[in-house]
Amino acid sequence: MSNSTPQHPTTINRTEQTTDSQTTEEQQRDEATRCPECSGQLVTDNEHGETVCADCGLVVETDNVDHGPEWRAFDSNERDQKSRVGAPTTNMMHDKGLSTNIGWQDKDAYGKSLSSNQRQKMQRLRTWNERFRTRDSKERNLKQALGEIDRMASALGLPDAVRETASVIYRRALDEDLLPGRSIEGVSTAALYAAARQLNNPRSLDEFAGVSRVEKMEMTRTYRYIVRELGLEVEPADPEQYVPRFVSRLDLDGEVEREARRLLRNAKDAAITSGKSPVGLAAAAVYAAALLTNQKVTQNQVGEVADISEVTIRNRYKELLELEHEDLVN
DNA sequence: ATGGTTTTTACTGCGTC
DNA sequence: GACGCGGTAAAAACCAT
Repeated sequence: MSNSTPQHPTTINRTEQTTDSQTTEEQQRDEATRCPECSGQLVTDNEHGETVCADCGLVVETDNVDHGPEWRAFDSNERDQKSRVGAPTTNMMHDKGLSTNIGWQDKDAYGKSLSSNQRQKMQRLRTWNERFRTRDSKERNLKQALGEIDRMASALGLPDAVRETASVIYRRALDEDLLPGRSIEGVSTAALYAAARQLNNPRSLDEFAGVSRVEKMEMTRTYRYIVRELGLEVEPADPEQYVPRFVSRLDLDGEVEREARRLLRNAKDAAITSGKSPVGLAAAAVYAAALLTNQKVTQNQVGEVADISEVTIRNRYKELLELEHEDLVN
């Protein structure tokens, strides 16, 4: 980490087409890594627990906390031997990644190769171990569901945290015997949908319908069912959470996003949002914001990316702009 | 099942490029 | 004439009861 050559500040290859918000963020980040005396680049020296300036040598910080292991290893072999932790557990694997695995190398504990007799025995053990590991029907069920969740999450570009949560929800549904009578795909989809909303990363039902093997009707039915049975707390989706995605898909800039958020917050205060579809609201706000910042998008384009009819956009954005007028009057 | 609300579909007229 | 936009009526979808 500290042995690489110090990075001197350069401004040569920084492109100028970045937006305001980005440059200010960058400046703030730079501020933290710059020497207060000569504004040279700061370097962390983990060996001595100090942060020093690479140019003038000023020690800016002492007694840094070393988060690394307390032992030292000089090659990968030694690292394996001295390390006392294994892989993290994860809910994304049906047994949380904790089950026994029999190594594939035909070596004994001392690293010596096994006799052909022993090798065959090990092969049989591996086979059986694998069978026992997934023997239970529930476990098999879970394995399939988690595969399904993973597939859909990838297709929708949902982060790992959402998959984890979806896995937990599915596991609970399984434990409470909510599965009989319902398809694995249906419950998987519902779990992922719920997880996405809980973690403020909502995708619309239509988007799910696009990647799930299940009909929309079954999806909603199953979703409602598991939410009720599991007592999940799912907040109504906040329109603002759709804004960034719509903005980026329409190639609009940050100004539009800020404006759209402001409009939505106004609308929320004026309580004209209840009962209306959050997606439609978000789409209308994006359209209105683009209009207010003189950037051209058509209602059609917005409707396209949001999967919302133009009429709905019209109705919503009319309301949003009316609010705007009232604010100007007052 | 039913009624009330919201969204969608389909159609129309207006103005602009 | 195609396109974007605004409006309307009727159908469809949704939701709570």
